[in-house]
Amino acid sequence: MLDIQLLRSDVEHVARLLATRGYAFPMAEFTALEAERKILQTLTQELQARRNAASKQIGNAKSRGENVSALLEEVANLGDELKQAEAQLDQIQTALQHILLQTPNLPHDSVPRGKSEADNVEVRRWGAPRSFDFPVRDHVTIGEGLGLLDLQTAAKISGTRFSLLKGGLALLHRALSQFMLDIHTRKHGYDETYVPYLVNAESLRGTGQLPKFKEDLFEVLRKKNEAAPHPGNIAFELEDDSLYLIPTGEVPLTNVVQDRIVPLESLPIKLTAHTPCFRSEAGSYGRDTRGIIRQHQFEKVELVQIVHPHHSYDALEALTGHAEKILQKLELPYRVMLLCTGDMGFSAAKTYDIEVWLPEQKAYREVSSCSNCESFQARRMQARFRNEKGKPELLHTLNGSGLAVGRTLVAILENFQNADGSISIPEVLQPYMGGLACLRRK
RNA sequence: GGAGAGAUGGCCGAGUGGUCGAAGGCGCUCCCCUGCUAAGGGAGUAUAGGCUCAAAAAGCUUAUCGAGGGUUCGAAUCCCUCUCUCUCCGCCA
Repeated sequence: MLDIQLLRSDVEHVARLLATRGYAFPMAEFTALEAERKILQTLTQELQARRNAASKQIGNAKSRGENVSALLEEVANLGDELKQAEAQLDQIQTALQHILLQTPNLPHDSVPRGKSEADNVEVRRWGAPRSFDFPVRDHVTIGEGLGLLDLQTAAKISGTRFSLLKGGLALLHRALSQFMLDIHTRKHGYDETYVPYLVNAESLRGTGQLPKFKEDLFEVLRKKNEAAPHPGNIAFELEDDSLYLIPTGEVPLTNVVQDRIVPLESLPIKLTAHTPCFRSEAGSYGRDTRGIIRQHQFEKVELVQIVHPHHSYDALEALTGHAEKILQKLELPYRVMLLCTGDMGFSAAKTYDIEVWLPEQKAYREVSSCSNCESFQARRMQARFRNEKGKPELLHTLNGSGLAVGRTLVAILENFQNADGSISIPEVLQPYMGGLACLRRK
């Protein structure tokens, strides 16, 4: 969420910046609501002040044993007037809040302007794609050839975009997540965390998935006593009772500071977790339909840093490096892309994507996305720290995949394939696989 | 799932309708005193907003005692709903 003060003081500037991300900020609506808000809030507060003063007087008079009926008459109409003003103000505030919740983060100065993926900027490349002296197969052909990948059965059990891994491939999948977790906890200083996979709407609002991206989430309805209607905001009622499967470990990890003021000494907070991720992939029909690149359920080792605002951009570089380290150790060629304004996610101020080389596609494909959200999520979550002056101040939050397990698995299958259809196991993973150096058909 | 108890500021804890944003204590900050230490004395110490203001400073003001609603001129205090925590019983990996 953006700082409303910033919008009040310079809407045009904010709107211009947002336009670079392809977001049309409803400036006219906002300005009109703001003007109304100002009038109504002043009025409401005036009425409240009058009521408070009168009540105080009545209290005083009563304690002196005086007759208060005259005073009571004076404030007789105040109540209705106040109630009306409060209701109107509440409506305006809700409308303003709605706009704010829908508005994406502002891009950092160093983010290139651009409309789409095509305008992203390559920052660096690591490793040279290997050349093959035999026809390169894709991960599906390889996995099925090994008899270790069974998408048909997964489809029967659940539907499309689910996968079933068997034997050595399932082991490789597990080895990968263990390996990643070990590196991040032992070498990069992250605290391993076990988190809930079902979260409430409040947490999703905090990290920015709600209210705007509800379509992408799997919602788990809780059967509650429907008979008991609960008063209050009907619009949020359903949302608040549901739980949602996490679309990324970022949600529970970042929300650990939700609604908290952490001491300065506890910073930076660096957390990692291995979690499943669930995405409905609404609107991605026809994209990556083959194989396990784009699934409703996949696993990820997530990195989250919660830091002092002064250090968040250094932290972004470090965090990106932590994710890269995994690919380096796995000897997988990759490149790092700086996303342009038009391609960034909702909450991010700056994002690096890490893309791994897939020889069959002859393309680099995303395995990690590392973002600095600055105070955008912190403001939504009310996540603060006590600064050098002892005053509460919003934290900065960062997150990145370190890495997406399924896609890394795909990269290993394709990059480490041999002419006979077998797969060599990257050296660093062998200890995690009982010393196994090669996956071949039984 | 059943029964009961509870939720107040950074922490502990008082407060059952009226100058209560909230006693007292701890902690923290500043000052004084004591040669240092210890002890003591004094002052201060919530958050988020709004308005005035070019801005800062300052002033005025509103809201917040788990959340939301209600009663009332007035609610931390009374009523309703919900959430969470704790204890006991049941069930369970």
